[in-house]
Amino acid sequence: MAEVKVKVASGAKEAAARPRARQVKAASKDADLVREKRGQLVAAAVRVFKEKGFHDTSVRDIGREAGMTQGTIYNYVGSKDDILYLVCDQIVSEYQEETRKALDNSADPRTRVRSAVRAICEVMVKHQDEVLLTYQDSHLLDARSRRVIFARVEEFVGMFETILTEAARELGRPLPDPHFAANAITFFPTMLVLRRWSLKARHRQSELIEWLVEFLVRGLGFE
Amino acid sequence: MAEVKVKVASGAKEAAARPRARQVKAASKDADLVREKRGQLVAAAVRVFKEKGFHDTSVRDIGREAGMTQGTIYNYVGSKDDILYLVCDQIVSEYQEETRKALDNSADPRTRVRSAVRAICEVMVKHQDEVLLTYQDSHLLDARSRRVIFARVEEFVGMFETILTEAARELGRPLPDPHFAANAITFFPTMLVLRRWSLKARHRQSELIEWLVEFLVRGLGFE
Amino acid sequence: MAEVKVKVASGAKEAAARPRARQVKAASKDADLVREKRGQLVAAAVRVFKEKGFHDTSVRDIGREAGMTQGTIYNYVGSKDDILYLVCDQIVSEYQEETRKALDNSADPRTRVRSAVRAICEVMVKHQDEVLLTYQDSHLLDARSRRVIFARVEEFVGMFETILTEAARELGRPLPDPHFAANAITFFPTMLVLRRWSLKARHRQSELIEWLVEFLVRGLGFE
Amino acid sequence: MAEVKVKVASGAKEAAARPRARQVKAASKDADLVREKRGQLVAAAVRVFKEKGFHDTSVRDIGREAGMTQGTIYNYVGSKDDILYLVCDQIVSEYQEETRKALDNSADPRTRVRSAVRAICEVMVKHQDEVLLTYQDSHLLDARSRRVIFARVEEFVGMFETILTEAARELGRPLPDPHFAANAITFFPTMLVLRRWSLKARHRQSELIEWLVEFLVRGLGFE
DNA sequence: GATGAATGAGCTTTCATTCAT
DNA sequence: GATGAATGAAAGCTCATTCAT
Repeated sequence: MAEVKVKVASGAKEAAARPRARQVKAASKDADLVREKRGQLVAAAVRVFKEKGFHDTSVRDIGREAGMTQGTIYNYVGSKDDILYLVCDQIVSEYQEETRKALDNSADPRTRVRSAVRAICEVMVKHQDEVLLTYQDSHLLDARSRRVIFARVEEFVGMFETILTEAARELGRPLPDPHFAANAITFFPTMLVLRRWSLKARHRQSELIEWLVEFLVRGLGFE
Repeated sequence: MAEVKVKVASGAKEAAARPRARQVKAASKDADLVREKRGQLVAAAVRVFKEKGFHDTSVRDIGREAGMTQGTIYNYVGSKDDILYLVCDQIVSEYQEETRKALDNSADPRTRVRSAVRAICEVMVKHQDEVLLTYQDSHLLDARSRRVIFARVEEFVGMFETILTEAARELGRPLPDPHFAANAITFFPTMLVLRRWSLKARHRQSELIEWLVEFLVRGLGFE
Repeated sequence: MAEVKVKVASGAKEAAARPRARQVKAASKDADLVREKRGQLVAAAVRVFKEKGFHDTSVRDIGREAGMTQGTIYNYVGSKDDILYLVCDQIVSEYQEETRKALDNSADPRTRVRSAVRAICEVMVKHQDEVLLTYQDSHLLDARSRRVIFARVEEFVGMFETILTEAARELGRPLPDPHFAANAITFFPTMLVLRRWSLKARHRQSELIEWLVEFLVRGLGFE
Repeated sequence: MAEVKVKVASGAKEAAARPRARQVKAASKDADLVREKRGQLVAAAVRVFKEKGFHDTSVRDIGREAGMTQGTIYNYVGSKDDILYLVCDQIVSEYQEETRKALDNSADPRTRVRSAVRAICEVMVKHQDEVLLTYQDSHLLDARSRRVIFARVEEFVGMFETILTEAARELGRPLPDPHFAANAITFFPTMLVLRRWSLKARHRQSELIEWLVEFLVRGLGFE
């Protein structure tokens, strides 16, 4: 079987520097076609995984949703696990890309931080099902894939570490531990997803986000 | 086959008031025996689930770890899914029970809150594998079971809501949204588990907890 | 899955000395049952392999012939390859055992050799389908299994080497290469099987065997 | 789809007389092209079959080795089984052709027979992998193809029957069964291949062949 | 009540073959 | 004539569950 390894498209320039981006096998050599079909595949997989989870979804299910037979799927992907990897990769990429775009580098450091946190929250809410999916299924990735995905998130955290450090400097309120702080502000908003069964019943989304933003700003000591 | 429904043992008195506590089928009529065997079963299941996850663990695996054969297991439990339910139930119960015990109702409200948050963090760290397990596998529960487990957590959150409201009153700094605040302080510490791949590399556990405590206290505006 | 390795029963005492007799996985712990079921399995497999060959026989086919479902088969065997190994092992064992029993250690060395060759031929003819099967499918064994089977045949050849050497000594006609000679007399009779499409049309079995015996005796220079 | 049946090229004139030479379907109408492409195909297939066997070789594998895509292959051949037939056909043809050429029709009947046997052995050794391939995979042919191949071998045996009969007459030592004898001398040398795992370890090739030649000559009673 | 053999549905994956381009 | 994407049947294997002993 002729095989070709196609690097997974990734939205960031730093991708090149990332450890070893996992390769996914494709039987087809037409890179454009591979990209296209994988796109359909991943989109379909996200839909069914959201509903049934990775393990309770069969390759046939994915195929049905994507309008491909299983045989076809295996032209573009080496295994079911590859699909999960592509799904996680895409979700993380999209989430991060969108967050990046929503950042507001206006002058005031307080405003900058607030807007950054708000951006995270809003993208989180918008993609809540996908985020939930990664929290529920990413541990099913093989060790290598998981490391790649985590490395990607780590980069994302690093970006916020820079933002916070800069703001802290400008405000004259040095952060004792910027890495921890960056983890805090990128992680905390997942509460909107992982606790939505508790929060949804009692709060409106917009309020939640404002509350969260203020909570984090205070937590950082930037108020 | 004579069957009997045995209420799942739960550490709290309020259990009776919980919506509809899920029943788990047992073929055996001896309630004590059922309790004992389920205890062994759950303990064994936790161990193997932590290592391999629910889906990659077979009923045989659980049986081997518990010293029971498959047939025996089905005397005390109706299905593999039941075991997952019992496991989640026990983990949540133990976690909550232990946290409750660690609360310090000393006079000073600030100290009280700090100690409460620290208690959560410490139990979280102590049971990190079990907590991770619930975050990874609880979505595999059927809707009913999930609701029961969530209701249990909601109770727990409610307890902290009370603590926070009381402290806020004493401090004269009213919380705009105690339910949200209670979710915040009970959820945030999960970062120690769900981001441990990022945090472990760079921070010592004790520092992390102190940082977290102060972050939350500031976030609450109790500082 | 609880597993037990059961040594494949082998007819010869020397088995213990054989390199590393291949182990075959069994999920069942009851050694007697394993033996019994494997017996049925192998018998059924021989029948279908003879007809369709290893590759064109599915595990389901074997199961149907053996009166077991595939699930059951995998209680007694680790893989389809294991079945092939067991089949080859049994065929070789039976063939050799039967040949051994047919040996006539009478006084006259010429008669002894003749009877040995005749024994080989007769058992060969009796088990021609099975012998054919090993010649057609044994190359599908994994390297390890093949080595074990070959080692078994080598032993068999060795036995004849001894017989021939002894006879040669008694006759005062030393064999230049007893190992080669032993290979010759154990291999040549396979012609009855591997060329049966040519021989059957024109010759009667009994004549063939006599011809073969005399051919070999002359070839050895024992005439 | 226009189809044309192309007779398989065969090296011997007698081919026309052979029962019913199997036809192999070709989508292409250009007989020369078909011959050429099939040549490439067969050569490639022999190489991969030798290594992995028929069943473990996919049509893609053959195509890759032959520098053709799957689609192209099916322009020149009707099925994967056809390829096996062509492969067996070619191997047998080449083997026989080469042996024929090596025959030495010198005057002395003993020398003639010796040289004939030696020729068989030498070609056998030279083509051992191909010969092994036919012994391992020819049973995968459909009945018709197998019959055709066997008929071809029967012709070959017939040729040696003539040689032996003639020699026997000249020597004044009539052979009781020339057909059997011809089978014996054409089959016995396969020992060099089918027992090579036993012989290679202990003997040098040239010695083996000499031993074999003498063994057969004695067996025939021509010594 | 305990056992573990039996079941069979269901899984992922491969691959010979077809056919639109 | 060449391509290779698509197909879908069929394979080996696993495992939750049942039930006779």
